[in-house]
Amino acid sequence: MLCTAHCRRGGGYHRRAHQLCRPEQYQGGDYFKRLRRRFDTLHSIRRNRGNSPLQDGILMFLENKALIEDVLKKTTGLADPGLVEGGEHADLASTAAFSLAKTRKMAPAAIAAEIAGVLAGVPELKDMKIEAKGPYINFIFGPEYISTSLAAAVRDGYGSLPAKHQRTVLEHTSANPNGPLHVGHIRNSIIGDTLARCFRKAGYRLEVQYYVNDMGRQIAIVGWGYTHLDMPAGVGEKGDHHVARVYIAANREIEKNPGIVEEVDRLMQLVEKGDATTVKLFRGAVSECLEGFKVTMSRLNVRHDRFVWESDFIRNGDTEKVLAKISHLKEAHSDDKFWVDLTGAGFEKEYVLRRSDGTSVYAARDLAYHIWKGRNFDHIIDVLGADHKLIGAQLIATLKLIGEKYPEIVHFEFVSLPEGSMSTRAGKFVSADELMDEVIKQAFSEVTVRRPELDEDLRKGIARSVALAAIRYDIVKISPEKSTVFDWKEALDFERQSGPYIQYAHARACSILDKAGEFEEVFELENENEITLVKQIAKFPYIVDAVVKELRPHLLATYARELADLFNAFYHFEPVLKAEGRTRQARLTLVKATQNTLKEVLETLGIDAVRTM
RNA sequence: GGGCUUGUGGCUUAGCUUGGAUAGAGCGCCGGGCUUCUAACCCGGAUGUCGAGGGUUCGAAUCCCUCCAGGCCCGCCA
Repeated sequence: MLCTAHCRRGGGYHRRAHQLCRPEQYQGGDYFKRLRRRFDTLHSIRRNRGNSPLQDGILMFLENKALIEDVLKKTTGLADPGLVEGGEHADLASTAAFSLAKTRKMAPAAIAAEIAGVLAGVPELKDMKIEAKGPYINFIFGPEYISTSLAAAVRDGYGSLPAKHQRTVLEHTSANPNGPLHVGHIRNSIIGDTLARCFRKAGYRLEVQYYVNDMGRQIAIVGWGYTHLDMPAGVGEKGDHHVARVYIAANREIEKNPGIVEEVDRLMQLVEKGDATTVKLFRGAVSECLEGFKVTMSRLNVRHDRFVWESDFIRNGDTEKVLAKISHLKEAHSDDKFWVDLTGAGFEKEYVLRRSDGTSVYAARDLAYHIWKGRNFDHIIDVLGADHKLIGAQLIATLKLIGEKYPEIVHFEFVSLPEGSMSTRAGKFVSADELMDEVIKQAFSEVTVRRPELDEDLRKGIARSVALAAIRYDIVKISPEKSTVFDWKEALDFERQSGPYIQYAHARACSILDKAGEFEEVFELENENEITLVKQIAKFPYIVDAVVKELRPHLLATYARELADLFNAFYHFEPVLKAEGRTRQARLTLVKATQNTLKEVLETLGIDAVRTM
């Protein structure tokens, strides 16, 4: 088979979703156990905060958690004090009493009561209500927590974590430039872009890169098509769609006449040698496609800082250098081809880096690329399709052998169509552009029904924002290790557990604030709906931290939905504008805090926080 | 065949790395709510052998083993 439509950083033509592949992974499968928290946020928070007092309570949930953990460890002598989410019972809870029951030969409930009694006297915990409920020790945060959280949440940029000095490079999308981005590729883009936004929110210095595969077989096929098929771009046709037409047609020709494969091979050799005409041919086709990608990604609010071209690592000699370095390893073997024996790392297959005809393979250039990244950045993160799990692990193993930095890889599973796998080569895919167009159309008609009084341009603008929200949220809300089947009905649904649902909560809050006019902020809340809401607001920085630590952007999606849910409940039961005195002021403050948090969350999700819809 | 991975109500899905209090949510279904801050909303109801079976544990959707089913990878492609 000539070309299996493997997009390097796969978008997907299969089913199945994603997973997280850490360097420690691969053999064993129990890599989760070995997961290391590389970004020790808490330490850096403390470092950065220095002597300054708890200035704005920005990180109070995180700090309260750490504080309770510390105190519990000292009180119980346990290495793991069993701190868990308190659910409906509390903000946090400890199950330490269970662990102590055997050694102390006491009933868990009695132990819990005893510990709770001790903790109640600890000065640092004076703002918390600490009580034993059966075997559980419950921690319920008090008024000071609520007011400092509320005060923090009304400020600009709420949720940002202290700046860190480490530099991180994050690569995502990197689809082969042989046709438009489709609904599989943009899973990569959206996971990657959301992660990037979270890293920046978490204070990291970040560069986002797109690795351009400009010397693959697919591109050679496109190049062959350019020179042998008379298929100019149509009027107004986007470059990426044009390239796809040529690619599909060229593949049909190859099916009819397999002899063409030799011509394609020749083009690949020429481009590696640096033959000027062929290089120009490839570069032209790739650029045309890339221009189309950029338009699509910009519509999706996805941005790269740098496009790195694969062929540059041939031209600048880096590929040769890494091959030379590897050749000194005892694992290196040179027969007619050049390969590395990775059996020591658990891989049986020969890891081939140079063909017998002397040309390099993809893996060799990828090594050169990663070495370059490792020498310019402290952390490397790649977002790759699940089809790259093996090659990613081999890459990591080899980088370890030569003592270079290796990436953390976020894998995501594939998006398929109801009728089966997507395939650029076969022309079987739903392009991201088509998806955008359809969703915008649907959004426009919804806006028009709901807000007929708004002028058309305004409705169009809202429709674009709503469509973007629907698409990005639909994708990011699913955990990456889950495969999905693309569904038009779901894509066009703007209710509940959707991006527009969250935008709507934000717009409602804006509407109240617009009507309220000036008011004095009051940071005291009393009833349950208010307190539940502010406690959710207070968790935002903690969620940002969790996303970058665990590389799981869908946590933010879940958080956003829960925040909108709680605001809607508050909205429904607690009148704001009609309330009076301090209650009105306090509720307005809470609405402002919610609005501000929703805005920050939406922006971190790459979604427009529209003020009206 | 080997490695990796997924399996939670009719459908979609959270929770699983760090085991704990009656497994959360949306769609769909049934019943309510717009003279009241935007109904892209809210409230109530029905719906679950957490793929199956073992094991560890005071306690398992979560950890371990076996099995079943789907998927991905296993190229001198990228």
